[in-house]
Amino acid sequence: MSDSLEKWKRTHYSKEVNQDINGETVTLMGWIHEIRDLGGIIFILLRDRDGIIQVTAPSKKISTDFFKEIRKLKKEAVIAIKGSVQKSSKAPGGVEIIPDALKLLNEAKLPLPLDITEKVKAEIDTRLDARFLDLRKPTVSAIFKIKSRMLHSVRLFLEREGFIEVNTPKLVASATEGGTELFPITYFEREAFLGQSPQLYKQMMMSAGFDKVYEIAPIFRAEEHDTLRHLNEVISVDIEASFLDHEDVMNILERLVSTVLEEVQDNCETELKLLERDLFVPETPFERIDYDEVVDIVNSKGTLMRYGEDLSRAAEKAMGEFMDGYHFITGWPSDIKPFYVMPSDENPKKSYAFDLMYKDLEISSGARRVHKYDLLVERIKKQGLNPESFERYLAAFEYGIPPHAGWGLGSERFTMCITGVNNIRETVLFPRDRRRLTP
RNA sequence: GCCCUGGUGGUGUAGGGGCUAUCAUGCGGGCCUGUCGAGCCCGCGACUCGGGUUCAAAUCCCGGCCAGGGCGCCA
Repeated sequence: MSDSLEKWKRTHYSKEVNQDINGETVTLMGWIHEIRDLGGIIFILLRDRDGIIQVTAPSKKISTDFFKEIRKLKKEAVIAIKGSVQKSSKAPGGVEIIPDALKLLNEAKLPLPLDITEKVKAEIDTRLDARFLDLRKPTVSAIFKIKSRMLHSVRLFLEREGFIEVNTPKLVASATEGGTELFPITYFEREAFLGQSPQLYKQMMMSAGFDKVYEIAPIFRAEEHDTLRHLNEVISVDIEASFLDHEDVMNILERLVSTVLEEVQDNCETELKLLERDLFVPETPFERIDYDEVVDIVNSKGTLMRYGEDLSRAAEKAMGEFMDGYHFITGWPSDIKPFYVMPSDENPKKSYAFDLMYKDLEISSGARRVHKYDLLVERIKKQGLNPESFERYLAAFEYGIPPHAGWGLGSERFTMCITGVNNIRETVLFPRDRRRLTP
């Protein structure tokens, strides 16, 4: 029994083994998920990326030496198995592999730090400490297969809509957008920061004449939050589009959400089933509720909310009970939105900003942007910031920038909506939160 | 950062001033030819750390660290 692949090549994944190839010789590679040694017959559950297949070794059908080799195998060892596909009503899934040859490619240290078969559940902290093992669980990897498909669908959709993918810097100089929530780093002899949003760069691309851009990239926030919905490093899906207003980009967003959900539903059947998740594809347009109305609804539910405040957690929950699917909150007060958000023409106290909510979770926020230099400077000052710190950014507004609008969508929060997991840490391979910086 | 609750074998738990510290899973050994949460027998393995109270602390008290839940923060 060799520990080297030599000339062996995988011919099938477990999910490709079915009754149609009964009698064929196949080579499978993966991990030993479980072993059931009944004495005269040994069952090995072989797990690969796409599923689990049973390898059945009856002592009567194989040589004594080979049978002894199989008996020595341990959990989570990496093996390659060459064998024939055998139709059997007694096998899970109706097929099993009768082995002819085996390679033990690597062994696993025992006992394992957590139970991959999930007979005994582990806590999230234990799981994240041994994340590479945790990710071997089919229910855990399913979340990432769905996230992958979601991001793929997002790209397909935005490309169809005429967006150009861009990459903007994550090492930035300015802490003036609100200082405390940026992570400071050493940049040679200077101080720099990790970018909290591609916002200003996206807008500069509007001045550059790219018309429609998107970026899917990490953003970093140094807030000390410690909740099931926040992380300090997440992947943001950001778009910005010229000659469009807030209504136009809301329309793009709702069609994107609906299209992505449909494509995930069509392409991730196995994963959704593993997660026991019934997806529904929402109709567009999504319902829009004005901020004024939100204040009334929240107060009518017995939760205090003053006009001009952002939604507290209690207010979000009250709204989540009132509106259970995807919906927009529009008409936000200008004062609680960033300086680059365009105030409303009719009533400058209100703005053209919107949030996309799923139940009580905010998954995206966007707006029509200020594209006039003077107004932008005025709003920067009004929010207590220094226009000089934005010099390089503001220059883009002095040489002809079109009216534009955009949004940012939290990819992890969107993944939570799709998969139904309630802890955002579940949606990141190696999450970064207040306490966790490893692995 | 605040409030509440907790930290017991590798994992998940029961217990709660003195007795061999409970159970499941796991791991090691044995039996077993259709398992699919396999079964049966034998064995192994634990009280978060520091200080205090006490004849005696895993248990009570104080503090640290960490976790779970809730909140705050989230231009």
